[in-house]
Amino acid sequence: MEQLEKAVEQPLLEECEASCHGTEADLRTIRAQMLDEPSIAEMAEWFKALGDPTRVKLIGALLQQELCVHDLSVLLEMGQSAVSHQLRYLRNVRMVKRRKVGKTVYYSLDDAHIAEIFHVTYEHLKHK
Amino acid sequence: MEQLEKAVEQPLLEECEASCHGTEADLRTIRAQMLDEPSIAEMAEWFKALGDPTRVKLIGALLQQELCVHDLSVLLEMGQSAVSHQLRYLRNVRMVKRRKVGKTVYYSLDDAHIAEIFHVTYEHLKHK
DNA sequence: GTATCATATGAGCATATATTCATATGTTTT
DNA sequence: AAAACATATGAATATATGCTCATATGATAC
Repeated sequence: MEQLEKAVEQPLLEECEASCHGTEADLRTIRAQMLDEPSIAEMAEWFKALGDPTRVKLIGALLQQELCVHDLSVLLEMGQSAVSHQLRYLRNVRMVKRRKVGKTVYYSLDDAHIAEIFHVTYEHLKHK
Repeated sequence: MEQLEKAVEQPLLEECEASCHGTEADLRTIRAQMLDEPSIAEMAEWFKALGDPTRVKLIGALLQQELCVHDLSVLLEMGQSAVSHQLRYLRNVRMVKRRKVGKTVYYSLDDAHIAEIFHVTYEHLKHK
């Protein structure tokens, strides 16, 4: 019990020879190749944005073409407010951009890579 | 006010000519090409699994090589329990699998596509 | 057997999320 | 000007999430 619940306060890697694994020597190497914190945060934020059914639907629809809030609301069968909130979310992470024409606002994808990531993932899930 | 807050109860697409957009006619077409609910749920679940810094770190480490819980705990500088919980999460969505050797359990990626998705996304975020 | 180690798990808690409701903002029409 | 429309936003609420703590399980060593 107790063991490494406080891993944080250890010298880290220095006294790890006493542990369970067969990789003692090169935890340091692995660590050196790990992503830095900012990159990790960005990755997570990006995936999280796609990690919700409503947002997946929005992206999926916009993958086809630019659409206004109202149409998205109809397509998703959701209230205008909910759709608007999620569009703001997607806008904040720069997955989506908007274009105003009179009183209506058209949304479209703001990133070429989304399609790629989306498709790779979809194909993956299909062949599994 | 009130407008389409109840989009759900509409005939949908039938009486949409009265709305804001310029795409009235083919909302039906767009809808036809949208992903079905199960696929959407799977996509979201998949992305959600990657949508957390801790899990991104775990995947990132396992991308390099198989590792036991203890080593992951040291690498991430997190308690063993937290790591174990997240590993279970990743196992539930089949991103990760385990191999027992005595009392230690080695985790590794359970999916070839993860690396691809991970790298595409990372490259994307870097060049932005 | 007992002790120790590596991992897993359930409960509890604090925070984050997604949606709804009511209302605000900004635009067009009359 | 007022009315109607399209979208945005803040507050409230219900649910989900991630971590910690304590403890359980399962394996090895003594």
